[in-house]
Amino acid sequence: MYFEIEKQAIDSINKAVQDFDCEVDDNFRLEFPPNPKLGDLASTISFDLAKKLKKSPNLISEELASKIEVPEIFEKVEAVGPYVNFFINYDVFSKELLEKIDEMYGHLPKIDEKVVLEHTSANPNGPLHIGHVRNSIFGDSLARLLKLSGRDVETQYYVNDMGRQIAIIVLGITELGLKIEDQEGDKIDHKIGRLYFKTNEKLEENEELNSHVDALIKKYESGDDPELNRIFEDVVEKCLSGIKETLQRINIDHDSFEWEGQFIRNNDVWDMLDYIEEEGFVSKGEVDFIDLTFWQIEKEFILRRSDGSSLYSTRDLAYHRFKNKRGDVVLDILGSDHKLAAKQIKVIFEEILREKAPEVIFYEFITLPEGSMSTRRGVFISVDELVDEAVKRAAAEIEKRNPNLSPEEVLPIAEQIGIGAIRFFIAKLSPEKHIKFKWDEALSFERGCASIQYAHARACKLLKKSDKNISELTIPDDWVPNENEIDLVRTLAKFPQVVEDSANKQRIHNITQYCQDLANSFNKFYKAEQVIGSENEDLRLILVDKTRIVLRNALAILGVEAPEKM
RNA sequence: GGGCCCGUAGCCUAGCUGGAUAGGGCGUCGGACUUCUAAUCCGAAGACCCCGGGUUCAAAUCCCGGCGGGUCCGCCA
Repeated sequence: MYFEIEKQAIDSINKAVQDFDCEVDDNFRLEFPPNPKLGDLASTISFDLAKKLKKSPNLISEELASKIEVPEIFEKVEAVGPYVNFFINYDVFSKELLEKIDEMYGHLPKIDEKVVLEHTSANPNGPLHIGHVRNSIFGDSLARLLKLSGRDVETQYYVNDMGRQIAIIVLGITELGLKIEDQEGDKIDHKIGRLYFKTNEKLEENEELNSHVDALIKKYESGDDPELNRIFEDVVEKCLSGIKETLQRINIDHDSFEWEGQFIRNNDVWDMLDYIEEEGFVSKGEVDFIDLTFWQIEKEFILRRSDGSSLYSTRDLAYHRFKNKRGDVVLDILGSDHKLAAKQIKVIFEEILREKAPEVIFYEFITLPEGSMSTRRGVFISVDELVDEAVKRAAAEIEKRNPNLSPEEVLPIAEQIGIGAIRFFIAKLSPEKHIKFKWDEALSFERGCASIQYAHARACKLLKKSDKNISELTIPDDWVPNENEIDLVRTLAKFPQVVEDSANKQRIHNITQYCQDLANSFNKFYKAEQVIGSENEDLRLILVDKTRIVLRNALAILGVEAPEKM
């Protein structure tokens, strides 16, 4: 609906521009003015025309506005300074829009594009901590957004089973006699994290053990010892099961888990290495490496250790070739500490392997007030702790407001609110901002996510209270919406545009702002206008129902559930 | 030392391919619950957009130089 009237406006501008005897790009979009008093849609075309015609944009806008044949859905077109602004006729538009909004509102037409999106991919050497969760939440929300925008999306978790970290854990088990089940912690991934921490302590006391770790890495890579393979795989499986449980609780799942070991076992890594060597890019010293100085990268890219084994980076190359075969766009979500590595990979793909390089979205770290987190040092706040605390606080809040609810009723709502608060807190910040984690900022129930969920619950409550069947109601033709109704309709109308915009920019924080705006519009409407019992009851019920749908669909992009009561 | 990112009201933040009075939120102050649940609403105060230059009709936005914070520069991942 929004796109249709935008097109009408653009066509009317292009038609009027023909009178100007001036070539100008007719493929442009409109924007939202900063304030609805200035109009509903704005064109900046006068800036382009001004350069070519050497006249002031304000004059051009005046002239243009007077020449535009105003399409019926608009009330008027005005020059506001250098802008040409369109004012929607809400007497006509409101009814049309509401009739168009259904459960699928916001789902954009299919785009022929397959995206392989890798996110989280935390090492299976301990539980997910609040540093990892930024990757997960951003990645999952982006996947949801891209799907909504019509793309085909496959999410992957890259499982690092061959890294030094896992070998350290295996060392703890096979040589130091540590057992996973003896470690402290409620969940298996926490137990493994403890074991990893303890083994690292031993490693610091006795540096000789490092050579044992090297040997384990080499042996697992060779695959010759079935018993050892089983131990490695067992550790990874177990840790991963704990991680999956955590992710599932915060509404995140992956389409596939790709073990890095597969690229060794199926020879992809070695075939690729042969190819790079044949092309003459491999330099040999104590290690095999690619010299990238020609492409202004000082740091060489190492392909093999001196003992002949591969590295994470080597296997990652093979993994990215694998992803390239599976999608048109390969998207990685990575911490900004991977920037150099990503730059190297880009050059290797484009210049040496001659394939498309992955697109990478970087995020800055979440640190604790006392410093950065580390699984190795055992310094971190786990996602499980964070979620438990959030749910606990949400439950207390619900009980305070609804003393008559039973614990069985409180718990599921507390989960929705607690998890919503966490996901919203992460999603609302642009990824390049560094976060210093503070409990009270992360778990706010005033405004933030809870107030949006509350708006949804209010809408549900109202619909439930009415004994009418919403699907049978109709909007009268002579409905003249008042200010609060117009404001709500305007916000509802923007949703598809917000989805399209955010998906193109690969940004999710715009969605959080939209959720906030819509909740604000609805709460204002709710406060000011009687629904049940008013003479406009039917159409207001419809308006409430449509708002409910859009709130739910918008929150769904963020992986946040919309409770029906709270 | 070099590379990259960030620096917007007391606090968190949007805007950064230059263009409308810099948009939200928290907190503060004042008002609104016998009303479809106040996790709400209405109103107010609060910004040398880190500093200094430059480009431009126009700079929070682009360029140069500082300052402050983060991060990378491992035969770790």
